[in-house]
Amino acid sequence: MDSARVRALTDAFCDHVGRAGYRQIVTPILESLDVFLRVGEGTDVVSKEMYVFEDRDGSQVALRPETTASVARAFLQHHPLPPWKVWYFSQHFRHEKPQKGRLRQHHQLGLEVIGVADPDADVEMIVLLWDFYTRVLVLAHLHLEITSIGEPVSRVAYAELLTTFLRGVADELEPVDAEKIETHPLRVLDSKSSQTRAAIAAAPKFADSMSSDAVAHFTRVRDGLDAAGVPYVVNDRLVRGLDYYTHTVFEVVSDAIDASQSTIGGGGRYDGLVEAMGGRPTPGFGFGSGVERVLLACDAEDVFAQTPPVPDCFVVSFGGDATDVRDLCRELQRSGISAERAYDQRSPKAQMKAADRSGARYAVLSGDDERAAATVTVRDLLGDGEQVSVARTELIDHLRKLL
RNA sequence: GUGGGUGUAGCUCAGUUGGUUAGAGCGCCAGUUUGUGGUACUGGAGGCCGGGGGUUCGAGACCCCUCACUCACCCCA
Repeated sequence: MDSARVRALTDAFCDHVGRAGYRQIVTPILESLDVFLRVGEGTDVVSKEMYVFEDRDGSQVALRPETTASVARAFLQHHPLPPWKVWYFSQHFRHEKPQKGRLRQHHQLGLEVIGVADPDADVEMIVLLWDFYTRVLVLAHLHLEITSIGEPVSRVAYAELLTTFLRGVADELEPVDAEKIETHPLRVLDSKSSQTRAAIAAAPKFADSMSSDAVAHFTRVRDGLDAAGVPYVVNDRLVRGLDYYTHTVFEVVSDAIDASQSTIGGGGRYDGLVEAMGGRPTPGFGFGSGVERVLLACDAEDVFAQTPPVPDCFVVSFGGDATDVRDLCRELQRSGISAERAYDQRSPKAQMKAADRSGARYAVLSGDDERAAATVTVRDLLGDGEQVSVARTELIDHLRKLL
């Protein structure tokens, strides 16, 4: 992973969400296992893919597979005043078989707001993410999918309804999907198989099982997105990988990524999470965006390229006592001018070659003649090699004018 | 977890049905230019041929095991 690019991405994200009042939170990489168990034992992420170890005292600890649970834990521990708005840049660990866009250690930039039930929060965060992708990164080939999964009670009732339906068409499903009927019926809806999709075309829709409150919430969210001019498609078959979601869930997919793992961001509302972890009922909303996948999307669209840094000047020293290269570099660096050098007292030619390779705009040359006259020679490396002699004491000022 | 592909020089890759000291391009180092880059020419360094075991007179090539990378399924960011 290109770390300079990740740094630039993170800085841009910090600026962007900082203007909306989100402050960074750093949570532990290692957490007690039960922090994650309480948020989704029924999910692959938690039950199959977590790196779990026994600690020295015999307790179980895990490398975090995601960050929302840690944020909820931190909320319970420190009791910040709601609305608590935080962003994070976290590495996550999942023991999966790696492929393009899916790594065992990946990074996410994410946002969480805890203590707000207002659908405006849903809208604000989705818009923030959409604007980050489309305005800050200037990605163009994206689409936003959104749906509501309502409250847990109606969700459970719907799951039963759906299971009954699926049992009736089990024979027509792709075998791998048929196996999910009893364990993850909702996941069958999200199948990539055309055979399965055809068989479930007439499946009951959750929209028909939603409470009036859930409908009202979702309507407010859609109205907000419409007003903000954010395009979206309602995908009532959208399924999230973590159990704690309620009401609004969404996903942003890149249409430019040439791989099967093309979801670059996703999230939703999790009104039951804080309570499930032992706190008072507290609403929340958040999303995570996969850094590696976002960069894949940027590559595919040829945007957000970062050019490697180049030094302002390269100091070349030769002759009898070439140790002044050390002093020159430090002097320049202390004045805010980036300066690099070669080592091992290499030949003038070799040093010049290194200067060229560094991409520096200027070479600062010092040899016996310069030292005797208390001057240095400044050579323009990008033009046709014009050289000027400058008094040693004037070097900093001279370079500042040039740069 | 299930399948497919690939591992040879720093990088990208050749290596003929198993046969002698394993090659190329680029890059790197040096020289042509005793204090000057980008071009050109000349020379040079650099490889437990991913690891282990086996077959064979002989293995980079064949067989088995293993590891890593990679693509898809699954899953997800």
